[in-house]
Amino acid sequence: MEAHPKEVTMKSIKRETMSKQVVDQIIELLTSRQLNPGDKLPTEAELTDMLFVSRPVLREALSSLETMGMIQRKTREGTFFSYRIGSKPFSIMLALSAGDIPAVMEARMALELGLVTMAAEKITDQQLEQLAELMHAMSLNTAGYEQIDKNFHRMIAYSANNPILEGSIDALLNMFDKTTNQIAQIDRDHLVTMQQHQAIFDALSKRDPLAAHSSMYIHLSQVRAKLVKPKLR
Amino acid sequence: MEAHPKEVTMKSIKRETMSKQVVDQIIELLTSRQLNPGDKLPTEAELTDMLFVSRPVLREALSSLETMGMIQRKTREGTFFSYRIGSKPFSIMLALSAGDIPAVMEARMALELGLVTMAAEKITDQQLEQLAELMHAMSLNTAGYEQIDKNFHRMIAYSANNPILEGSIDALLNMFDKTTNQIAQIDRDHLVTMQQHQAIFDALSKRDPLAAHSSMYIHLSQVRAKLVKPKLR
DNA sequence: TTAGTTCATTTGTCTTACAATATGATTTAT
DNA sequence: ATAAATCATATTGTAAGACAAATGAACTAA
Repeated sequence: MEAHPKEVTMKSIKRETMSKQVVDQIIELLTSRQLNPGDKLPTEAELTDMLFVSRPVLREALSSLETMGMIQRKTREGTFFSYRIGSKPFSIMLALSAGDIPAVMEARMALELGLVTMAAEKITDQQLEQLAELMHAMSLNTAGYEQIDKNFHRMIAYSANNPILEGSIDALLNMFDKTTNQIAQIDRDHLVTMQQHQAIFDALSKRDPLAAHSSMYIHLSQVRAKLVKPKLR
Repeated sequence: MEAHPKEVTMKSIKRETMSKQVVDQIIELLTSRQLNPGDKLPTEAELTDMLFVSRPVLREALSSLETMGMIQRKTREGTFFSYRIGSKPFSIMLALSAGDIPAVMEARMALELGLVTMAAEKITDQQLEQLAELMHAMSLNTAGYEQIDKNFHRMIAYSANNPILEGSIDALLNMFDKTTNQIAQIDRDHLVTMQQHQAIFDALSKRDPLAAHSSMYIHLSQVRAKLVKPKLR
């Protein structure tokens, strides 16, 4: 008989709520390719029968999925999987970082650096023209300067043509708007900004991913430095 | 009296559901800084009184926020804002792209290229050591090669130290696992992979963001080429 | 003082009922 | 025959009430 019993490590058992289990089962319809984006889901009545849960529990799950942009529910028509997620869900999630400006800035920076690299591979002539127009509008120093600047960045991000990251970048750019509006006007040197934009544009025109990245890195590093200087190691 | 009335453009009016309005009001607590991550929200009973909605509507909103990782609800304790969002919500959202392997690959690529750039600015000596250990483990060609490869990438992404993007990258790496497991074994040339990892590691050691980016770009371009070659412009 | 039991608090689930919305079908008026 | 109005229907949206489950606090007994 041992004086001390063997030490035993046991994992705690956590049962997920019914609502979360319903979410998982509906998502499984997508991952298993039983249903695809755009497809109609069974009605609420059918789903409660199929899944053996009450309607409020099912509605909690469906509301979750709708808030996350995964589905759209229409009275009398039914419930459909979305084609893509917009920016709203990411805006909601970004609210958790509302007090952390450096993190928001660096998240935006990381995302834009990656997207500009991909954009250099696949930007179209039409998109290049649109960028040129935006740059021209900025050179006129019109009233909507900040908005045009934002659209310049947004245009590049969209040129990467990645549906998965579009919602994120939109939410980050929008949040950046709100954040910088609360701080003193940052970009006072339009000339430098436009020169940096030009360098980015030139690299994109050459379809050079590395040059595009380094031009954007220089530009966003300057934006960051004026906004906030994170503590480097 | 004009023969043709003036053309009038009017926007359609859409009233949001009560549940979504509740979500927005709770989020506003964060963006207005009335509450912060970790803080306790009022109880369900209090919220129904404050917001003049029924409990099921409130629960739909709270379920949404919990599935999105924004809050955590505990029986008897109450409801708290999270400190950060894990990978689960992003895994759910990624299910919409389950059929689009190129998009998943390029989303991962864009995210990793941005994060490795930031990581070069701020990686710690300890993190570098951990990377070295992972590389050593990979050189032994052990049974968990793929998992170690994944952890190498994950370690770099974490080194960027950005709470906002951590959940995304985790979900993408995990999804990448699942996707590639369904395809023939891709990485047959461990030697090349390890050399590319070494180049990335060297650039990170020098804390050179541009070199880190270009090394990672070369590496991930190869991974992508073996997985799928997206149609370039 | 400690261990076991009971109670209270808050979230979790269900049933029932009615409301609201949007669309197609039917009826009525021209 | 056609257009407009009305009605019916399908599905989602909201609410009230009741009970269950989980867990920490308070109380009681040893």
